[in-house]
Amino acid sequence: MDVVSPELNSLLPDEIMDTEAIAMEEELPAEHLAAPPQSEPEPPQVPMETELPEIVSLCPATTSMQMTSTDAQCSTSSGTQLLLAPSSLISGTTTSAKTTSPAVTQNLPKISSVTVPANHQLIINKVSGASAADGKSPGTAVLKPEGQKLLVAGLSKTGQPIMLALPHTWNKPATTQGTGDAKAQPTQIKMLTTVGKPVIAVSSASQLMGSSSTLQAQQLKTLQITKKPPVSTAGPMITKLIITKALNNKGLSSPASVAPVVTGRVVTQSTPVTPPRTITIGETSTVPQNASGNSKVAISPLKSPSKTVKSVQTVGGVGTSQFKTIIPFSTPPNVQQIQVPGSRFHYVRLVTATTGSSTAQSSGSTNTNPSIQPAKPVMMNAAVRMSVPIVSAQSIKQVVPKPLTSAAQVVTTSQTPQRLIMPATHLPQIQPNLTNLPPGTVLTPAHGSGNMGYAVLPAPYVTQIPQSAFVTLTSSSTFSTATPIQTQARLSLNGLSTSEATSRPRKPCNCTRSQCLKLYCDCFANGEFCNNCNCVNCFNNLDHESERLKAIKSCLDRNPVAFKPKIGKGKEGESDRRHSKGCNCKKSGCLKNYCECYEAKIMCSSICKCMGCKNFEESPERKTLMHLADAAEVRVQQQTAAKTKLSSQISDLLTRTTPAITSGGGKLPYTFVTKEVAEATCDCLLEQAEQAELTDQPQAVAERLILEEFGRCLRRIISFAGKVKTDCPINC
DNA sequence: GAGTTTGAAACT
DNA sequence: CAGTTTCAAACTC
Repeated sequence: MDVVSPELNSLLPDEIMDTEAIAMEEELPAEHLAAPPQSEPEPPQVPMETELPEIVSLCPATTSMQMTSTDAQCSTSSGTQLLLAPSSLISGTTTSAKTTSPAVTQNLPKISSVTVPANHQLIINKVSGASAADGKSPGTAVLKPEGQKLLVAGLSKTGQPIMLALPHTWNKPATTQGTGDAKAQPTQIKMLTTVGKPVIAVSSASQLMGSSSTLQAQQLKTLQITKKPPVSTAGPMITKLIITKALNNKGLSSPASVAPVVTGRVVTQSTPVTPPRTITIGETSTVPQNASGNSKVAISPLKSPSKTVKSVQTVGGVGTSQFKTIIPFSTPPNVQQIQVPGSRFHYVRLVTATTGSSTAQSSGSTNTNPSIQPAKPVMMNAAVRMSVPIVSAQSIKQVVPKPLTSAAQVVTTSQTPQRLIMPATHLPQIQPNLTNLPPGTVLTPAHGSGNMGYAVLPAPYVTQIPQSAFVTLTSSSTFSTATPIQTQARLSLNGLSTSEATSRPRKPCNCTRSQCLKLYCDCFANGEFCNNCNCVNCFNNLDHESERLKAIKSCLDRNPVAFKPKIGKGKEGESDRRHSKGCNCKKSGCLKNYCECYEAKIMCSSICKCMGCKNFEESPERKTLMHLADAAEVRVQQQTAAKTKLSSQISDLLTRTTPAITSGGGKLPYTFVTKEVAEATCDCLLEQAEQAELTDQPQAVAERLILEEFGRCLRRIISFAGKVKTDCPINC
């Protein structure tokens, strides 16, 4: 029986706790709850898993990131494939491996793949090593102390639980492993388990931080939860879940600065009926040591029956997840766009496909296959994990630069979209705040910008670049909420919807003193370059990329969420949008556009510090304004529709009547004034009249407006007539 | 279009 | 954190 110590319980995210609670209720005797707490960094001793028949070790540490694709894949008979990336950097303590089974030995055979047949038996194929020495039966593997980072729970054919255990040294503050300077070994594990059909998504990210990095090693702990599912014909159904959780020693409150770490949301299901699910495990771990990069992990949302899956969430260091979309471009070949769900930010990174010297150094890990040089790897952010959610595999295949597909970076399953681990490179200066970069950010090598390394470009500039694939980064906040549909929608729109990109011209700014590098500047605040603005001494452009980057960093230093939308969802369960900070109005009554709440067409909330606020639900002033605004909007729409109708009818008329109506070599303008045109014209005139009336215009003014509108209509008709004469000299 | 008002951002 | 200054947009005339 497994035990989860109270201390570990306290460290688990709520999702896990929920599951755990279930397990406790059903499985765990009270005495197990009294497991002796362990102090950090040593993880608590998890009681021996006496029922553990199989312990599987995946991805020996020595495999390193350059493991071959064979090494990196685990597959199921149903087509599910697991990409198991090696972890050469992870060190730490995992009690499960150490204490739960004698199978954990110091000499683990090299395992090349894990096969999970439909009956969920987990078979470990050993490709090397002295399997006989471990005394384990075929399909059983022992753990290798270093580098193992994956814990998987499942059931063997006999119904016995299968475990993939972490090495006991896993995630100990990285100071002892071969890499030497590894400081953080973020690992992410997703586990989705149903009785009899374990579904597991695991990803891990090991990172080699540069010497300047201060990221703290992530503490990982392992939990084993045993849950007995309802009795089935398959025999005792016991699913053991090993939950690994990272204890972020530092910076939990700072999502952007925290290396991604583990979490897992364990899902249990009472009925063993789910169809085969896909499992994707990916990792990139090779970051040149000199590059101070972090590894990246690709995680894709599990594709599973929606009704049965509570959720599988990967949580960043702060307990939140966030999707980002990285869009690699075919030309230039290494452009990636990142999008954060829920925001209009579009992070785009130009990545140099460094397969050369910079990546040759593999962080001190035992890189045994120098011939394989994945496009490397870009370290986005410790808190960023990438995946390719919903884009079809085909599309990805078409666009992903070849280097990306090498060296165990792409995981494909028969039922789920491909997961892609994108190359990453470090972002030395702004990396900690990558997730908060301004919208439309393009990171591109910054010439002469010293160690800044990248320029930040607005997305609109990048949209011109042919792009082909999408990769979603999981960062730190809304993993579970970034639904595939949402993601797909974004992706289909290239991170920036076409209509949005083309029909949302930003109002030109008029900055004079801020150089457009302050948040005063709307362009800058929205992560866009100034374009056709009226600003003076503007630095918000490519010519001043280094300054711009510094300014961004400065803003982020002051406010880590400076570039995040101010208007977001309210508390959980609240559907209304609300200002993240609240306004501070004093004189406007929050009924002027000075008020950010009013401007965003939302009501002030309790977090606002405004005085004399009239921007609340029952406010008569607000209702009046809203009514007028709505009326105005309707008028505008009607007017626009009328004009469109007029134009289209004129065009249609020309098309239909041009050959027939001629007069001395050309049509007379009045011949275009058909019934339809007359009606459309009247619509325009009526709209004008209504508008004048609603704005309390004097009659004279109203008449003038109507006449002017009439004049415009006539001019339009005449214009079309003239055009027909010019364009159709033969027919007319 | 110039001048004023306003409140967020920036600064102290 | 509070008070002040700076800034650019919103607004008024």
